[in-house]
Amino acid sequence: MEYDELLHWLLRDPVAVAPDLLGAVLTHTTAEGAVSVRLTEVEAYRGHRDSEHADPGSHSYNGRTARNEVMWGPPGHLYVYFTYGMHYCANIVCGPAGRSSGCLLRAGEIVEGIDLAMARRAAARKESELARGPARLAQALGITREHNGAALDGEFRLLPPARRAPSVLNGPRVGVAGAGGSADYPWRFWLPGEPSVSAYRAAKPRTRARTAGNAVVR
DNA sequence: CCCTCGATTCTCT
DNA sequence: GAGAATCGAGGGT
Repeated sequence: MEYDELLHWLLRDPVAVAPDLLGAVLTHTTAEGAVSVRLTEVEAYRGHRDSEHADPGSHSYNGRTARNEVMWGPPGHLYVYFTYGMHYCANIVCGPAGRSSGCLLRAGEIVEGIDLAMARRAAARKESELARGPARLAQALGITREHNGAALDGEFRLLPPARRAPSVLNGPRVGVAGAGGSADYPWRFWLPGEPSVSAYRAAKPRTRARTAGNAVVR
């Protein structure tokens, strides 16, 4: 698929793009080799507060910031963010520029470069754990902050599925606090019967109090 | 399988 | 200053 054809395919609402991404293959090629993942679970994040359909779960809900800058650009690029002090997660920006929408890549099956993916994912004990969860998927593909904004026409390539998945399940997004994590936003999409699909986890509020037990307070 | 909890630093208010 | 679109270890069922 040509890049401009891919862009046209991505130039839609993330809630429409997300289920269509299931079965797509994302490849990252580096000097170490190529790793490809067949996507089995994604989440849609839609626009910002001023758009027609606000999404309180989106990183861009409160407007443009340094972190979410890439989301405001054209589709066909990776939006990579750093979270919990140690993990990276990747989105595919979709929709027209200025809309700030994207699809979080939550899980997939490694279909190429398993040895390299295993080497990057030392903690994984089974192949099904290589890309089960967004930070694991990013690690298996070797995605870090330097790839924020990368276009899908170079070291990264996205091959949409030949045909739309015949069966797609959906439900609330994982780990999203507040209204965005409610059943009103059932924008997590996954393929049934896939061992790589991550276990659902509701957002769990963490407060300073819960972690202050061994914090050095001065 | 399940659950709870600590790690670690960036981001935005 | 507080919380984060998470993971992995450890212990129980």
